[in-house]
Amino acid sequence: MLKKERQALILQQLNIHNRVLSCELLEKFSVSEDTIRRDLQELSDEGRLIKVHGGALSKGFHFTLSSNEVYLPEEKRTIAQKAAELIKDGMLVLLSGGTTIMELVHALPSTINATFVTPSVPMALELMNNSQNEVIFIGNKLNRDAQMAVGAEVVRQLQTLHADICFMGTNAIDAVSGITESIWEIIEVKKEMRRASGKLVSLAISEKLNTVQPFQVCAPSEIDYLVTELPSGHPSLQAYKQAGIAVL
Amino acid sequence: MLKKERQALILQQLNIHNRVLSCELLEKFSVSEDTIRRDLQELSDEGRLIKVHGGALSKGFHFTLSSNEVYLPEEKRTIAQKAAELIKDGMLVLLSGGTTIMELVHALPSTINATFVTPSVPMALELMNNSQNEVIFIGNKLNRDAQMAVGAEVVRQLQTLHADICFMGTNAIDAVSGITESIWEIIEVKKEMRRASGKLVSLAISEKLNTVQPFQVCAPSEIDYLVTELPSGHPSLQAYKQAGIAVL
DNA sequence: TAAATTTATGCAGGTTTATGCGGGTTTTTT
DNA sequence: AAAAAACCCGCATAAACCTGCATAAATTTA
Repeated sequence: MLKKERQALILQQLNIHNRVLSCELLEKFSVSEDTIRRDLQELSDEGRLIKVHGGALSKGFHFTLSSNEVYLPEEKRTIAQKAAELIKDGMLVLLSGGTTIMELVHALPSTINATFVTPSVPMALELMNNSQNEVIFIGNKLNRDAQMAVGAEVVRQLQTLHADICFMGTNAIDAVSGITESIWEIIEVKKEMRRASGKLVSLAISEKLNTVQPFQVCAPSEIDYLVTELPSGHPSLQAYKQAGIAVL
Repeated sequence: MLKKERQALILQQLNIHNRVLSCELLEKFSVSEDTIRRDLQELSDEGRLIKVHGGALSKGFHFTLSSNEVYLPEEKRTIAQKAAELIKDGMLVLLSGGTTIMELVHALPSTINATFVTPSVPMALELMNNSQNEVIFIGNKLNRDAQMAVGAEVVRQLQTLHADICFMGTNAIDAVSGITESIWEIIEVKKEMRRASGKLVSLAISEKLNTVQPFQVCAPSEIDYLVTELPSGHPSLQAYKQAGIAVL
């Protein structure tokens, strides 16, 4: 087992369970206690998780552990401003969840007059309270991790929808594998969101570029725009342009 | 269970109920009394809560929404505590919107294990973030005034639902006209909520008693419980008892 | 290809942390 | 005032931690 491979699996576990125990991991991977500790230490230094005595917690726990702060807010704001230009009056706009999309909502010009559809609870609340636009919430069972509705009923409602554009917060994007995710329930919804929309815009901070999670949401050919905080000429975006994606 | 994880959960509990009891926590987490005490001591040293004999109190008040400016919070809390006793483990509970119902969510014992269904956005967010229970949001077009979903799709989804009990925040209640409302869109939804539930509980502060609005949600005979901040023997509740409503 | 360097891992040892328990004190309730 | 509950202090222990060093594998350099 390679080190990187092991670390990727640790992060995946963390995505699913929000916590890992050192003693579980060393058994699972059949390595020494020290190796696991060093892995967690490295990932912690990279800011990918929160190391605690006995294991590690996902960044999500950070919300309750310390004050509410968005990870890399500056970058996300840059992304939001670029993406907001794609929204025109009269559009039917589909929004996923995530802090990047939340920044997009904040960056909306107050003059815009569109209809927004979302399965994300915080997004719906924000749109309702801080804009004059019509808001439609697609609801069903709520997933606590993603703070959004999931399940068959959501998919069913999306099936009757024909949005102009869909903005999708992206956990992992790659020029070959496209947009990928780790939680099956979320995939189901995101796949249908893509199908229901004329255009798909992927919002991702650059550190999510060239990363892959277990399940595919959509192929690169299905992505219309990619928005990152980097200038569109940046070399690490080259591969995406060649895959036919418009890079903002 | 990791120490930090436990502490994060304690803070989460505090966000919901504004207080925690040591004896509840030690049972919930299956640790010794001392461990809980040390947790509370540490969190208190960090200034995250206020430690008191027997447990702890939340420090600041809540930031998620405008519950700081609740009208008559004391009365509503009294109502909430009485109403919370009607919720039992395993129930499917339907909740309307409104600040009184929000207080009910805060008054939920942390041990409760039920499924909550609601068309109210703030309610869904609160339940998701500050309880461990399953939450189902009934979504569609959102009404800005009531902060909840309205329209045919909501009614359709409610039609397939069979809840045990429905808690309804009440704007106007009268022993003859029953529960009444002024916004047509809300009536549609509330009527269907009543139909979808085995029992209906009306939560109302006493100043809403004997008031009538233009449209009827349900007749007095359809109300099972009325919960106000008044003691159940109070004379102004007499008329409701005679209408066959159980008064708490 | 062989040698040198780097990287990943494991181990020995000594230290720190988390937790529970005994026993006694303070606070609250009846 | 008695009883119950919650508190505090110190101690014991197991688990997790760290530092430094050794070794093996992988990578680079000669």
